[in-house]
Amino acid sequence: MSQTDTVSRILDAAEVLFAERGFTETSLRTITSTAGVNLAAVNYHFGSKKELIQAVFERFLTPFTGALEAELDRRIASGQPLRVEGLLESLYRVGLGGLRARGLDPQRFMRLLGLAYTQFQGHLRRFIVSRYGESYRRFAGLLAEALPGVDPVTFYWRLYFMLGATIFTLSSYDAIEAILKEDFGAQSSLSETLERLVPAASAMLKVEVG
Amino acid sequence: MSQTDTVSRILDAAEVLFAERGFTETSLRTITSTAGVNLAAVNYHFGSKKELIQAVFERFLTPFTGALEAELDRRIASGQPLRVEGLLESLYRVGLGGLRARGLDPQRFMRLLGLAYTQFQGHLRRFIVSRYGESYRRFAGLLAEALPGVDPVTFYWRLYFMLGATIFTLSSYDAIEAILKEDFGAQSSLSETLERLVPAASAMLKVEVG
DNA sequence: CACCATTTAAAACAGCTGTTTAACTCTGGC
DNA sequence: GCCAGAGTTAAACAGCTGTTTTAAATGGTG
Repeated sequence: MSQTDTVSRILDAAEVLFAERGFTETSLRTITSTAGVNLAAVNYHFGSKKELIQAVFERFLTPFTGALEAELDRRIASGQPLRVEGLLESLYRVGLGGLRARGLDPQRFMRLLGLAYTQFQGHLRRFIVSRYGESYRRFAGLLAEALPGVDPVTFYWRLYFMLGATIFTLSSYDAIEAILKEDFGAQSSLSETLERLVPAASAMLKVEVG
Repeated sequence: MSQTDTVSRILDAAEVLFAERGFTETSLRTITSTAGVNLAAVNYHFGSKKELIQAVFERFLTPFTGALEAELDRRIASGQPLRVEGLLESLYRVGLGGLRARGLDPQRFMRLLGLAYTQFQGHLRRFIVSRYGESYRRFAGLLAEALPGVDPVTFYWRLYFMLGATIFTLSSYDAIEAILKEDFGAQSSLSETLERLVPAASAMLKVEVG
């Protein structure tokens, strides 16, 4: 088994298991046995469990932020003024299609992103901010420009409201979808949900209080 | 030390520690030593760690849902038609003031509620749904009545968007507040944030797509 | 073919986990 | 004043955790 094989087999297994059970609840032994590699391979290739967690996020976030930056470049190059709906569509389309094109599961990505915010892994938050904070700030800045009437503090609170609605909903997508299917018999897809999320989140960002 | 003393000392310590670090990351030894009681007291009084976790939630949720039900009764008895903003205000006012009046910390409540949704404690989700699902359905039903133009499936998705925005934001309230203070020097309070949340969430629930 | 660094393997490490046991202390009722 | 039962205590339990060690195997290069 070549090195890259072992490394990516570990990442594959860790990604699935972390998304299913969380970080603390997933042991290295579970990861290595489902990956079919030796226990010591994790510490050999990644150094520690913490660094494995970071590597899992890196494999998701690097393509994601790369595709997002490219999409933003494209929108700006088009010359048209940036609108809230368009920016959110960009974000979601990249999160959905951009990851899928690279063979990554967008729902798993959302679950992991949700975990990164709510689980108590200080190192992970620091890692993400230092590595991908620049892309985040760029997106937030463009969104703020598209909302000239909203004062900065209100804007940032609403940005967190929007992130909360997105991350929370999508990371529990399977559970919510199952409930709605049982109660209404309504089958829905992830892209349908994002189509509902764009106008809802836009309205939340834009509302004028009087 | 009387029994009630030991029981409530354990609950106090567990509540703080769970909210700070999560369930798996908090050991019974940490809980009992900060509570100043013997390790075996948890298993003696609660049976197991799982049941301790449920007891912590029970102490929060029973007063919360009780106060919410009373508030809804009051609103209905007033005879005025129920509006979205009013219902959200009821929810938040009860979560803030109702808990505080009982000596419970609303921010800790929100952190714990966030954990209940994102941590992988199947028993906890089942416990909460079976115990407090009725109140949840009542509130959701009244909110749906206040939104006659929104079809049921869309309504439920938006309800989850709203819950996500609320739980996510308030459970990370301290962190977000610290960032905004550093960037804008803007001191803000929990009740101010809820005042921002009411119109934002209402707009999200009400928006008409065209 | 032989060399050597890279990679894998099995085993052991110390430390922590939730839970249980058995002995002990205390308190309320007779 | 005593005794049953509730409450507390320290100790031990078995099992799991991330990490390290030591040795064997592998695979590309001279």
